[in-house]
Amino acid sequence: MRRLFVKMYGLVDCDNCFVSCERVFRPDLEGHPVVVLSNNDGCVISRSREAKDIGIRMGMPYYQMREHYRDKEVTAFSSNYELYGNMSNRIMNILREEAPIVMQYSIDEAFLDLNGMENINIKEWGENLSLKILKCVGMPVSIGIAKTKTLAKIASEFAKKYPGYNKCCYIDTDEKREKAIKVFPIDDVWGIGRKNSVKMEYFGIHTAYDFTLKSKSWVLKNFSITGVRTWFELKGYDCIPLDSLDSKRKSICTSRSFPNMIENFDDIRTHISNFAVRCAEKLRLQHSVAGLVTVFIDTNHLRYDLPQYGNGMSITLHTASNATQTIVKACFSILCDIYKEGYKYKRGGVIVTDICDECAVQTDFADYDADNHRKMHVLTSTIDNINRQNGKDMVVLGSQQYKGKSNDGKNLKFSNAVKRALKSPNYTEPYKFIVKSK
DNA sequence: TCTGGGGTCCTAGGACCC
DNA sequence: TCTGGGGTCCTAGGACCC
Repeated sequence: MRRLFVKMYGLVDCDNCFVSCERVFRPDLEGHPVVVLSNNDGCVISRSREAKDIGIRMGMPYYQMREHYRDKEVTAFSSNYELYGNMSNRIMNILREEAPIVMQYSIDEAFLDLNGMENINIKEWGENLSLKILKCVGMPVSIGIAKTKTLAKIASEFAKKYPGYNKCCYIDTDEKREKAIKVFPIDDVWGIGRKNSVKMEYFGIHTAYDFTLKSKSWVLKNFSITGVRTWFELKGYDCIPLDSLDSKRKSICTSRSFPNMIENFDDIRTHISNFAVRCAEKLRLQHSVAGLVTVFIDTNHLRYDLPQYGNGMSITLHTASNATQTIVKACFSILCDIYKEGYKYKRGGVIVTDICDECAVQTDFADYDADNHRKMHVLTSTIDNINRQNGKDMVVLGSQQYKGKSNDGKNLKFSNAVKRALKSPNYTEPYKFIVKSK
């Protein structure tokens, strides 16, 4: 009998990713409520099962959580992105060994295209994959496998929620699909956010199945083309191509809240300089250049008692670039235009857009100076190499230096410009030997 | 006192052109 | 000069994701 092959997608999702990363090196915290905080220890961005169970909400401000759960002994960590990035890379490497095509979707999720695996027992394969990741990296992952990415997402939620699935839920028949979407709340479906959930409620749609009962034209009218895509996917028709999730960034943004409010122009300039340097690095990493540079600054919108001001402006570069100096210079020029004295600034950022491949740069004849361009290229790649080999920020621009003092009177490095009071050690970093010459 | 950061896509509306 | 209509491009804002 000829078997009709149906393409399957897998979704591998780390369970409480950041908390699980921390617990790999702190097994004593297993079974206890643990949270990881955003930059500047602002709010909760990852929670262990136990933390969710006692009611700690995602995005809850840390100071409120501390106050509210004083008697619960919750362990909190500042975010340690070096550690999480490293753990994520290890997991992605295992996935690439095991699956034909891997598409990393975020730091803690990846889609797999399982084309060509139709002759093996997929459910068993998924269970073994989850076990391998747990054994090799220490990260618990839940795997969902189905005909579309939206259904694979739903399957992974089942794998996460019900131990009976043994960490892998496989929706391989239409009966299973229907059974799954009949109990799956519409607001938990990938692509249905808060606003659309309210609309769904209004229309009396409670489960993913309820939604699939509506007509295509009705969905188009009320939820636009993105709603129609989700509707198709829930019915089992694959319509979100995998490569649509894997392209070079079309915009790159580096922005932060400052640990304190800042009035001084020079201090803001230091932060903006650092953001600009990061943006240029991210551009070079994906071999792109940007044609448009935007800078924005804002006061603290939660401080109603203080005067508010926010502004952002853009500059088109004569020649699209990824050179640190070019982007920093453009940012300074914008900052001079948007900065106003007399306000306490809390947040700022740099965005680069109009991104294209670095080998396809459109040069502006009036401006283009080949020799200068070449020198700039040599300088930035030399700095990149030094920083890659000797550690991040080994060589920096003068304008990146944060001119502050720490409590013990030492000069602060600019990297201290984000508060991470509860950060764990960088466990996965190789130990550095420092050789001192006499 | 303390409230994250980094992306994508879609739509509506305005400007402009023919 | 007047008026109408259709197409395209750009931008801001909104919705979504992790």
